[in-house]
Amino acid sequence: MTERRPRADAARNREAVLAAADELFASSADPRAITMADIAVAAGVGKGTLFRGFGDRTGLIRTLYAARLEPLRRAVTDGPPPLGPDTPPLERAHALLDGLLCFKFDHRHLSLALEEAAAAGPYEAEHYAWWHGTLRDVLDRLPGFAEGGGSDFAAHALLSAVRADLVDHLAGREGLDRRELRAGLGGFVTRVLGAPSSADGAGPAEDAEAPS
Amino acid sequence: MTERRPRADAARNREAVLAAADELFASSADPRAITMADIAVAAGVGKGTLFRGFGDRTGLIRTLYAARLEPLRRAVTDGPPPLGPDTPPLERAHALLDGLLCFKFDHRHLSLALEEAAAAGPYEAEHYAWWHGTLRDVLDRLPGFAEGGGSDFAAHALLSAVRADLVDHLAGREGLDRRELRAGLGGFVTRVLGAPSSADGAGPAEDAEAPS
DNA sequence: TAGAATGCGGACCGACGGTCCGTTTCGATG
DNA sequence: CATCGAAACGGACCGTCGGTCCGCATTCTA
Repeated sequence: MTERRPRADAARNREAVLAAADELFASSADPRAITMADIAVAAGVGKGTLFRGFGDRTGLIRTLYAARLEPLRRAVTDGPPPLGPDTPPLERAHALLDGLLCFKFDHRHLSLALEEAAAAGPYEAEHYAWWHGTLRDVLDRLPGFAEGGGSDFAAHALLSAVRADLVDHLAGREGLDRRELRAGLGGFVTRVLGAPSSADGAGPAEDAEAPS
Repeated sequence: MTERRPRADAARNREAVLAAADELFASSADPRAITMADIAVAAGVGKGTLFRGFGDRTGLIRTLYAARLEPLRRAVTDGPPPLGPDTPPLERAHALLDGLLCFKFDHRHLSLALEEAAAAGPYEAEHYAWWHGTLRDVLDRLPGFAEGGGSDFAAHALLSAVRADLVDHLAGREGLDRRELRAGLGGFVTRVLGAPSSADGAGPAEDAEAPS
């Protein structure tokens, strides 16, 4: 338990690296074009600093992703409806997937970098296990999933519908905007789970967080 | 129009390379561990031959994948029900996804290699556009999709449920077998589209093709 | 069988992720 | 403020991999 505060320059460099990496990934369509040396130069540090601070490329991307995701994660674990735990299951399932879609859209290059950094897709990252567990638990509270099982696979399948490369493909290659994407996903989720009681008229309007 | 037959040794080498690559990918859990040099050695040819014949690593994997997929593709375009074009839409949608799942399961390492070879997931490969178009057309014949649209996104979402890395994760990390996977997918598809009229009692039994 | 065209193959190259270690900077201490 | 040990720095360096190149071998054609 001998916790030791990190040195001031170390903390400063860590932030500089995360900021530089965020900037670089956001500005490039292909995450593989961003090299560790690029990030080091942009952050004004040596390459060794990157690897000492984050282990390897995957570790750096995961750390950055986790930092950006944190607000959404807290909104899900502690926040008010429709994301928080006090929401009726059907509405919460919709909100979870919509929130995640928005996040992936707003940080789509970073998300893309994360998913292709890992060896076998995103499935070995801690984030994924958490999302899957959370969504499965919500589905289990739904009448349709009462006891027949299937919630485990359904959670995987629903999460796969918001995979970063799919979002990037639809947003980039096919030119869909945020609104169309959310409408498409919302329609699909409704098909799978049913319509949330509050959803009528126009599409959802929550979570208007801007990229910057 | 001056078609020229390839030289005999070239054709032989081409087959040797495809066979060697198939073998190597099938026997390794991580496709990235298979290098082009490995394949060249296993096939008994020089590295130059690989690149002349297939362009680059992605081209080789795509060619191999397309060759293995060909039977299924023909069954969908020309074959008898439940895969062929003369099948009622609801049953055909189920059969398409089940067939694709089985293929991905039986060739999961190769499929994994394909999906992580491309820059932005599988979405830029011709295969994907074909599957998506086919499935979308089938969905459009379904009452529920009559005119409301949504079939485009739904086709993407359903296909994402059989992505190679998800199949690999469920089969490998979670230890599900073919039967369980098919049951899970079948249940999900039923949730989205409804149950096919022929499905009752035990799960589907079609497409029992063995890996070797 | 001779000559041209086609394909072969492995030495070679540039780039990238990751390591190593001499040097610099921090901050606790008297 | 001066001193000193520890912590962090940074860029030269390394191994590997995808991809290229060109002198040589093999195959087809006449």
